Amino acid sequence: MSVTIKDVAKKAGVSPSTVSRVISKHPRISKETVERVTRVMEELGYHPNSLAKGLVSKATRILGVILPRPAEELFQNYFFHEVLRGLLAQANRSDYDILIASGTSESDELETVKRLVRGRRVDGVILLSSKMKDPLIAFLNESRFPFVIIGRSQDFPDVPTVDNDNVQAACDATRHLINQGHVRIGFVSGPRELTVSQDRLAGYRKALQEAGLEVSEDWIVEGEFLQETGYRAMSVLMSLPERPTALVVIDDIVAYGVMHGLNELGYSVPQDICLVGFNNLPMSEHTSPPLTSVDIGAYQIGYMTAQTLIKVIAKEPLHQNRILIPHRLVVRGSSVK
Amino acid sequence: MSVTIKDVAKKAGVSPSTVSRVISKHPRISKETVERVTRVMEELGYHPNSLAKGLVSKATRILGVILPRPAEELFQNYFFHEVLRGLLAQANRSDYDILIASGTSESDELETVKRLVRGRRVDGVILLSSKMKDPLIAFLNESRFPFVIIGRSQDFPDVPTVDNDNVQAACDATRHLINQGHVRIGFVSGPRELTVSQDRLAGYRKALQEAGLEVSEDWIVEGEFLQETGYRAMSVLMSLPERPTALVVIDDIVAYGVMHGLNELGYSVPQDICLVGFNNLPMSEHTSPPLTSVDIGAYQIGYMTAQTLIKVIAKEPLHQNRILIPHRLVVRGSSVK
DNA sequence: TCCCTCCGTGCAATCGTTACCACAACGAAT
DNA sequence: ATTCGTTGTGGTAACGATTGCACGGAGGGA
Repeated sequence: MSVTIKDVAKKAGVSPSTVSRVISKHPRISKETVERVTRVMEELGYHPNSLAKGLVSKATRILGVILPRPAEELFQNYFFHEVLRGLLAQANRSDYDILIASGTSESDELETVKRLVRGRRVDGVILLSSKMKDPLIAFLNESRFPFVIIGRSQDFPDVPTVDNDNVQAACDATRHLINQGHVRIGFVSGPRELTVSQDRLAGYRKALQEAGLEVSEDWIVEGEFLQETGYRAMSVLMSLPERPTALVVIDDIVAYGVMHGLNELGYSVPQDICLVGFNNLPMSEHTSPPLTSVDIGAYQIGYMTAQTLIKVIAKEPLHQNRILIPHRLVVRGSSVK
Repeated sequence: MSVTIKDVAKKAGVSPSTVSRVISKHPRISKETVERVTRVMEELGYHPNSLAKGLVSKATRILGVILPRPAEELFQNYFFHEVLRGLLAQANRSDYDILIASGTSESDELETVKRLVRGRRVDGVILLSSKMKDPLIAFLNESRFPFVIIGRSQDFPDVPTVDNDNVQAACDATRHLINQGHVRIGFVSGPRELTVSQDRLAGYRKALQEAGLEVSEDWIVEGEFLQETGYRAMSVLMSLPERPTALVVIDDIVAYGVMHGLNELGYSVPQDICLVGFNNLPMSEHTSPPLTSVDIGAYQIGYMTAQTLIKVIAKEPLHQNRILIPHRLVVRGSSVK
C-alpha cells in the first residue's frame, strides 16, 4: 500500500483537506501548518496519486503523440528523434508527460485516438504525420479536443499546426545554387503525395522562375526517402543529353545516395555537380565533401508544438494558427567550388 | 461533458454495475443484456474513463520508459528508435500505452521516476540507459516496483534485464575477420566506462586469444560514438609502424568515419583494410563498399523488454532474469576481398 | 408443495483527491 | 457589548469506475 493524503493528514494532525491545500499552495494556510505538513510529506515520501487527482480535476497532464504508421516511419528517424526531444523538453518544463501511441492500420489508429481521447487518457494530442490523417483530424476537430498537427493540413485550415516553411526553405536552397552561378539545377523529390515534397518542389520552381531560369521537367526526379532513390536519380540525371550542374535534394539521406553514385561514376562534388540537401543530419558534417543542407529545426518544431498544445489545453488564445519554425541554410563543401 | 457508464446504464435500462460487468465480460450476464448494452455503448461512443478505472483497479496500463539523458542520447538515435518500435508493438498488443520521460540531471531523473512510481502514473518502468543508473535501480528495487533494464547492470544481478550478448557478438565479428585470414586486427572502442564498450572489447580479446593471435594495445583506440572518432582512430592506427589489416569498430557510425578517412588517404576497403561494425544501420547497406555489421536486433530488444515487464507486472514468474537477444552478423563488402 | 440452488441484476461502499460550505476564533468597527 | 469580516481549518460530497453482498425469481429434487 502506498502512502495517501490521509496518512499525511493523520501524521501531521490535520485534515486531508488541509494537506490538499498545502499541496496546491492555497493562500489561507498558516505558515506553521505548511511547514509541518511539508515535512511529513517528505518523511513519508508522499507523492499525490495522479489517477485520483486526474479524476476530480479532469486532467491527466499527459500529452499524447500519435506516431506515423510503420510504413512511413523509416525516413522519419532523425526528424522524429529531434521532434521528440523538443516535445519532451517543453512538456517537462510545464509538468506534462508524453505518451506515445501508434496504430498499425488506419482504422486501428482512429480507434486508438478515440480511446485516448474519450477515455480521458491524455489532455491533448499531437499528430506527427507525413501523410494526411483526415479521419483523425476530422474526429478531433468534431470532438473539440485539444490537438496540434506537426506538418500541414490543407483540408482543415483552422486547426493549429507547427511546421517549417518548406516552400521558402527550398527557395532559399535553390537561390543559393543560383548565386553560385548555376543555371541548370535539378530536383530530387520524395513521394509526390507528401506535402513536404510538393512544398519543396514549389519553392524550387519559385526560385528558378524568379531568376528567370528554365525549369525542365526532365530534371525533376521522384523517389522515396532512401539512399537508393538518390543513387537511381543520379544515374537518370547524369545520362541526360543536357544535364544539370547542381541538384536540390529532398533529404540528406537521399543526397548521400547521389554522392555515392557520383563517386562511383567518377564525378566529383562540388566540381562536377553541386548538392544541397534537407534536414542537416549529423552525418552531413562528415561526408566528403561535407553536405550543404537546410536545417529545418526539428527540435524547435517539437518544442513549439508542445508549447502550442499546452496553450490550447489551457484555452489561451493563439495569435496564429499556423506556426512556422525558421530554417537555416548550412553551407558546406558540397555546394561551393 | 463526456459520456459515462451511468449514461449508458440509463439508456440501456440497466444499472451501472451491469454495464461494468458487460465491459469486463462477466460470465453471469444474460446474452440479451450484453447485446443491448454493447449496442448502446457504440451508439453513445462510450469509452471507459481510464482515470476512474485506474483508481479502483490500481493499474494504469501504462509502461514508463526512462530515456538516457541528453548527453548520452546522440549515439542512441537509431538504436532508440528501433527499441521504441519494439516496445510499442508489444505494449499495444497487450493493451498498454507507453509514456516516455527523461530527466536533465541525475537527481532530476530520480525525482521524475519517484513521481511516476509513487504517483502511480505507470505500472512499470523500463530503464533505457547506457550509463549505469544506480540510484534509480536502487530506488526501484527497494520499492519493489516492476521494472526492467535494457542493457546490463553488474551491481544488481537479480533485476530483470534484456540485452544482447555483446561479448559474443564482438567475438563473432572478430572471428569472421580471423577466418578471412587476418592476423593483425584492431579495435575502435566507445567510451571505456560504458559496458557496451567493455563487453565488445572483451569479445574481441577472447576471439583473438582463442585463435592464438597477438593482442596489441596499440591497436585499441578509444573514442565516442561519432564519425570523428573513426576518423581520428584511423589516422592513429594507420601511422603505426606495424598496422592492423582489419578493424572491429564499436558502431557503424564510427566505421563510416574510418571509411571516410581511409578514402581520403587513398586506402581502399576491403583491399587494404577490412571493417566490421555494429548495429547494422540502414545506411550500411549503401556505403561503398557496403559495411559488414552485427545486427543486434534492437527491435526485438524492445519487444522482449515490454513482454518481460508485462510479465513482471502480472507477477508471472520469469524463467530467466537476464534475457539475451540473438545477434546476426551481416557480411557485406567491407570485410571480404 | 417446500426448500435449495443458481442465475441475473441492483445497491452501496470504495479508490485518493479536490472543492464547496460551514464554522470557530479573533480582532476591529460601531 | 454586539456585529462584522477575516483567517485557518474540518466535514462532506463529488469525480467515474469496480466489486462484494444481497435479493428476487426460476427450476429441480424430495
